[in-house]
Amino acid sequence: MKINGLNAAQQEAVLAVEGPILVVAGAGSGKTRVLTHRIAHLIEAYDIFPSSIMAITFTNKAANEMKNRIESLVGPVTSQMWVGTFHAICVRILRRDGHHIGYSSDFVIYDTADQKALIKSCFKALNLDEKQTPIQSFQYKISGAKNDMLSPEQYETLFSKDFRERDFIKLYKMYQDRLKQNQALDFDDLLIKAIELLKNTPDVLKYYQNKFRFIHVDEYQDTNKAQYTLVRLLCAQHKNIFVVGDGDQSIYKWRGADIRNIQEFEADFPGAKIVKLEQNYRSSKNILDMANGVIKNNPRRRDKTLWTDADEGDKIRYYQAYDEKDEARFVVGQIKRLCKDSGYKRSDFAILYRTNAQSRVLEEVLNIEAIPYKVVGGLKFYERKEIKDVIGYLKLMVNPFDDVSFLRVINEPKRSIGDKTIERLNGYAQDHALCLLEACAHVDEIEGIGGKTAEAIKQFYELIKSLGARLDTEFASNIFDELIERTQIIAAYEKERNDDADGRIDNIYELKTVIEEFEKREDVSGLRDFLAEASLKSDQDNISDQEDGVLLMTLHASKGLEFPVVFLVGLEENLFPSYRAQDDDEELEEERRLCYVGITRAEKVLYITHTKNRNHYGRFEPRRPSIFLSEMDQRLIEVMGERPLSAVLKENKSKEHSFFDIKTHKKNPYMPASPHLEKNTSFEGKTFSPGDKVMHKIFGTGMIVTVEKDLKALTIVFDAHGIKKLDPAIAPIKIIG
DNA sequence: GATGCTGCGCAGAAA
DNA sequence: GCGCAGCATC
Repeated sequence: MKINGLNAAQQEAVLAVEGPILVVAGAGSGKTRVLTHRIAHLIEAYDIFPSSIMAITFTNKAANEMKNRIESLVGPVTSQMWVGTFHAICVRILRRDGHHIGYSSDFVIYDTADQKALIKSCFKALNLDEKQTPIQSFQYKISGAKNDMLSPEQYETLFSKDFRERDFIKLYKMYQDRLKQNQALDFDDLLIKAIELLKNTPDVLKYYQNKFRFIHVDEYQDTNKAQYTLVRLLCAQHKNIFVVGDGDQSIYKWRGADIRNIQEFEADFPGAKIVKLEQNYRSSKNILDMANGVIKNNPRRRDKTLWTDADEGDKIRYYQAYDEKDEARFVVGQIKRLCKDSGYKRSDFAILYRTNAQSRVLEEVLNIEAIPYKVVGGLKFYERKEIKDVIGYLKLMVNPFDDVSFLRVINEPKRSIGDKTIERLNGYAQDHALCLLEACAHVDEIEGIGGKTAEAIKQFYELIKSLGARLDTEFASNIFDELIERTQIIAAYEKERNDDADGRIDNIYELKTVIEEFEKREDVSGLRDFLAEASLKSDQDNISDQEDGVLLMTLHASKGLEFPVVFLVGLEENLFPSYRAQDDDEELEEERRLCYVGITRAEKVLYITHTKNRNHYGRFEPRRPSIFLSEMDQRLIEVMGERPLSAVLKENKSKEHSFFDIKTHKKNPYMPASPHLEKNTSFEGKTFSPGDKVMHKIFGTGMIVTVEKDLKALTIVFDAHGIKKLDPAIAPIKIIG
């Protein structure tokens, strides 16, 4: 293997073999190259067994890429290596050894939808009101607690004094009990239970600690407490831990990522070696300068400046659109022009946005112009109803304890089994400590279920049992065929006779193809593995190199990818940065890192756009340019369309009290440094802030859009009377929320 | 028990 | 502008 294709810093990282190593790798600095060469070097120069190497990546796609690149360096050695995401690696550990903590190897994985269904059933049992506490808020809380590694019991000890937490504590407990009963694990559990297993069974811990002499972690800046704990446990014996990350690209704080993991690496792992990769091989100089200019506005960061040998390249192209339609037309127009004039392929383009909802208009225009595209994320294949239904059947066959899947499919397609029947089944199951499927075997003993309904239940039970019994001996695709035949699930859609149903039928056939493909692979076995893989698919995993289409995705989904031409759209206040960053410096810094990630995805051409107006909740609203635009170096920008960015920014400033200026980032000497803070203004104990809903005696309901200095006037948009400017001292208004 | 309609709440990012 | 929950109706 050749080391000499690498620069000095890269070589230093690759050649450091033993002990803890942190590679601070800026965007596009060749970290995958370093990781793959390092692993190849271990195998080739030190005769390390591939089976003692683990590499944890952020997506399955990255894992596969890494395997391929290692094999192209040293041949087919990766089948014995453990390369995968945190979740996939935990599944592997739990399948093998989960029985030590009470999980059979047939456990199923609950995705967010399954999780929601389970929480819902707990809500019912606990008599909680969905309207008072939305299920989703508890869903986030459970995930948050698990990311911080708090069990229901630990959570209770910490918060039992707070009466507002009482419902949640009860719910969290019940949720966790039911997961166990169902032999199911949610995403966060995969980590938590793997850690629990290692901590509670010394022999198992020793086995893995012994086995893995070299452990690698990619995107280390985005690890959370649980992931960090797992890594520490695994590498405790050999202490050969090699992590790669970039604090400036930490964008997952909201799902528990703890940036301190990378900041305190040296303290956590004494004797750590640090290597910085600062040469960028991806982007033109202008793009890199633009990125550096934005990220340097973050006060707390390891100082690091990416540089490049590359040419300046094109200027950053800037366009202010009238509204989101205009923005989309501009983007698509540029794509068409570049394809025609500059020889770009459609797959050279990526359109990046802050929120998934922004994809709709872009898709509409791409459709009109007949340009093929692919949206990454959004409604995923495995989240579609018909797919979840079929998968639900398969899950139930593998694991009869899975009540969530049972409830999902018992009346799908319609078997005339409604709420009443389910309630009775459930009552019987609870009384006799059975799972719902087993309760079906006793349907004759259950009062109130008889005739046609009882018959349907018996048939359902027989179906699951008989197919389930053949899982280990027959091809999954055969079982799949029989399932479709006996449930008549496709036949039911055929009866509907509409496009929607036709699409669903296609999807079910597509699922069959996927299963058949899966069966051909050698590195996996059986339906269990298939189901786990299906649950753990990430958005990025679905990006195919084959298709020639424009890619649309969120900035988050774009992490780790690169494209010749990038469009960064919707650079507007309260969209990007998100409105949630308004009063929160840390959030704003994370948004800025997200902006940095977006800019550094571009290799040759970068476009930035924003709109003057945008439809939001179906309402046409004025927009203000993003603070990030004002942080960009104007000399790097080329204006497309008529108005220069400097004029747009200046204009925005001068209209301080206008309708177009709901909130300004102006520095106020009486407030902390954040330009994002704006204090409410108060009047005789009343406070008024933009965004407040008000009730006026004559004009009815409306919303405050601006509050003038010293509360001289309020601009309010009334639902029925339009815009009014009123004096809060005399106007008959009150805040209604 | 199935089906179709209406209105509310909403959209911050995800394995 | 969309999807889901709840309700009315068959």
